[in-house]
Parts: sequence; structure tokens; C-alpha cells
Amino acid sequence: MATDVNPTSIAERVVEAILAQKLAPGERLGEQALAENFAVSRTMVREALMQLQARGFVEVQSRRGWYVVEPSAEEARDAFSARRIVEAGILAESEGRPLQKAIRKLRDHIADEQRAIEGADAATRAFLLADFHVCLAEQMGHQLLVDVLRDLTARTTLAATLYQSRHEAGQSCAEHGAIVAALEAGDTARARQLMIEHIGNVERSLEVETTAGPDAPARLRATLAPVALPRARR
Amino acid sequence: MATDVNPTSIAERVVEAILAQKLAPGERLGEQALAENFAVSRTMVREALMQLQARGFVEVQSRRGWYVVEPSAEEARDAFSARRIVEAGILAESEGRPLQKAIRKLRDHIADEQRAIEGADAATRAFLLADFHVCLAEQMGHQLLVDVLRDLTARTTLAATLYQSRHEAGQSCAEHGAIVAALEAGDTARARQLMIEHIGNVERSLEVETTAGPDAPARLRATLAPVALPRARR
DNA sequence: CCTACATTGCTTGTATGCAAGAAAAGCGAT
DNA sequence: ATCGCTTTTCTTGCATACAAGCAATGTAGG
Repeated sequence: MATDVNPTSIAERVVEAILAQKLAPGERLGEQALAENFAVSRTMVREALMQLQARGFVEVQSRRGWYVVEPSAEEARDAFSARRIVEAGILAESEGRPLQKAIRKLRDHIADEQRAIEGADAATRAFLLADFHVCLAEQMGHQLLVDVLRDLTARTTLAATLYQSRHEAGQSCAEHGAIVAALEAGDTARARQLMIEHIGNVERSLEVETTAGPDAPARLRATLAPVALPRARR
Repeated sequence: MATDVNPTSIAERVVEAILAQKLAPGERLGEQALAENFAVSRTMVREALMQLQARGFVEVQSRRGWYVVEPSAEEARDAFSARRIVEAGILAESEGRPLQKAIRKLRDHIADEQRAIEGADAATRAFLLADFHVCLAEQMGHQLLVDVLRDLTARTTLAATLYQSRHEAGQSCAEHGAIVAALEAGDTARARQLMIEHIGNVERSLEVETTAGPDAPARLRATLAPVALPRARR
């Protein structure tokens, strides 16, 4: 099992839980509760939470507690906007490079996505669809932007769970395929344009819901909170 | 004075020291030494160091110590590459926006740069020249990219101190001016191109040195280490 | 019944103590 | 003198103890 547990591994687990919607936005993360959960002391939990704070996943209210962030509509827009800039830039800079290996890896990834869409749960699907973009940065050799995009895509995924995205996984997957196809054809300009549209589609799919119900977060939270984090019995 | 000292403020001070070349790449940061320096306990120092680790400024070797990172030539290239992508993207996306206020602020910033070039020390100059790029992202309303660029520019600045950049501050400042001028003229494509060239110029100014002497880091370290961090007498 | 206030409990913030481990120093043998 | 081994010292890793502050609950007064 997870015998060697360090702050970073705890942080990873929490991020996974957030992305898997086991931890809802706005949900409280008690240091003590987490410490008991992972069978470590508060020290390591605090370190993990601060890593997550630096990455923008949680925030702390002084002497009140740690909470999963609830991105405002504006913050969500900013995240999508940042993604458009970074990802379009990556594709633009890929002009005239050897892309064979990258394209093969991306095709493999898309195949994984398709399998997940057929069989896996919603959380796994969402993770893989976001990971495509991270994978793209990685294949293009931008290691620093990989880290940036990991957090950026996670943030947009968080926003999607918060604002009840109605986006179809199948459509995203198809759009990924189209981007890679354009890349393979050497048409980086088209790949770039497709990427911008793709991110726009994902963003739009939750913008319509934003106006519908402002209390969507609260409802979601109420639905998921009870099973979110199995506390130790008292 | 800095009466209220928290982990974040400590981290900021350390970053400033690194950027001001008071802490050289590869230099050791003892928890105890820092704790005494800031008159706090190791706990806060550790929190600060972990924040800096997450931002890529320091690294820890297990039970050995914390060290200011020494970016390899490849890592430095990656940082410049990431900056080109992000900053060119920001300018491209600024097409057809109201830019009056942003341009005014940027001009003010450039005026600060000029004053610093005439009067201030090298560290202040380097900081302001890097801050221009952060300021640009801020004025364009990309809050998330502000944080990204803050760390990215810091990393390139670190690389510049490590590889002995011979870049002229005056040239950078002039190039900043040209970028803003292009922006004011509504020629975002040109602004974007100028930005790419500008970052390329800064990068090239240290790439030539890379091939010259691989032991430059060691020499620099030896020069600066003795006065870097006043340790408590023993 | 409602409001103002004191008290209690629970949470984070910070410091300190102890253990594990790595490097350096001391030391003896060849 | 040098090599190999032991011991010592110094550093981080982690846990625990205590302090400070917020929030909720109970309570008395209007």
C-alpha cells in the first residue's frame, strides 16, 4: 500500500480527489481529519496543503480552516484565457519540428480517451481529456509549461464540476483528434485555430449554466459532501 | 520594520536576495541560519522554503540541505521558450482591446526603468526590466499568467546571473519602448514579433557565454558566497 | 421573543523536542 | 603518508505541545 507517505504524495491524493469530484469546491479540509485519514501528523498535512495553496487548489482562512477553492466565473474565464494563450502558443511554436513521435504518443492518448469514454467513470474521463493538453506540452518539450498546464487544466476541470458542464466527452475527444490530424498534415495554423475553438467550446458549455443558477455550487456541495472524506469515527 | 513576519514574507525576502544576487545559485540555505536571521523558528523557514521549492527557486537534498537552484543550460532555454510562448500569446490576444490605460502604465514603467538605468544598482535594474513583462501581463488582465510570468522571468534572471549575461540594460529598455509603441499603433503583430526578438536577444546574450566557460557558476559562487548570508557567529 | 454578552470548544499558527541520516573528523593499521 | 573504519557533529524530517483566535452555544436581561 502507500507505505511511504510524504507531503507531496498527500497533495497528489487530494488533487486526485478534487478532480474525481470526491472533494467538492468549497469543501472544508480539516488538518486533523486529513492527518488521521493518512495516519500522519498535522505537520505533513500542513505541508501538503501549502503546496496545494501555492498551486491554487485550496485556500486558507486564518484560524478558520482550509477550503477547496471555488473559482468565480471571472477566475474560470481567466483560466480558460490563459490556456488558450499557452496552448495556442505551443502549437504555433511547433512549426517545422519533427513531430512523428509526438503525434504517435498523442494518438495513443486519444485511444485511451476513447476507451475511457466507453467504459470508465466520469472522473477518469475528465482527467484523461484534460491530460491530453498536458501531454501535448510534454511532447513538444516544454517542461515548465507542463507544470503550468497541469494546474491550469485542473482549474478549468474544477470550474466545470462547479458550473455543471454539459460538455460531451465524445466531442472533446473528436476535437483532440482533429488537432492532431492538423498537426500531422503540417498545418500548425489550423491546429492552433482548432485548439482555440476547442477550449472555447469547453468554456461555453459551462458559461450557459453560469447564468442559470448561482446556487449550483451549494447544491453540488450538498450532494457530495457526506461521502467526500471518510472521517475517523469518534 | 518587518515586524509581522510570516512564511510568505520570508519567501519574498529570499527571492529578492536571489534576484539581487545576494544569494548565488547553488548556495546553501540552512534552516537554522535563516531562522536566526529572521528571528523565527525553523517551522516558518521550512514553510517558506517549501513555497520556494514549489515555485522552482530552491531544491532540497534529503537530510543534507536546501540549495538555490542552478538552472542547466537546457532548463534556461526552456524558461526562455516558455516566456516567448506566453508573452507572444498575451500580445496576440490583445488585438482589438482598449489599451489606453495599459499603455500609459507601461510607459510609466519604462520611465522607471530609465531612471534605474541612470541611477540604481544592477540588481534593481534587472528586477525592473523583468518586472516590465509581469506588468504587461497584469495590464492585459491575465492574473494567472502574472504569477506564471513572475516565476518565469525570475528564472531567466537567475540564469542570467549564472551565465554572466552581457546584455545591455539600455537596449532592453529601448526594446520595451518599441513594443509599447507598436501596441499603441495598434500593430499587435509587430509588437508580438518585437517581443519574441527581445526575449531572443536576452537569451542570446548569455548563450554565447555558456560555451565559453562551464565553470562560470563555480567562480561566481566563490565570489559571492562569503558575504551572501551573514551566519550567526559560532 | 429577541438581543447582547460571556463562555466553551474546536481550529489553525508557531515553537520545540527528538530521531534518522549524511558528511566530516578522528584514529589506527598498513 | 594513505587508506579504511569508527565516532562525532550537524542537518533535515516528523511529531507533539502549547498559544491564539474564531465561531457557536448557552444565558441573562430587556
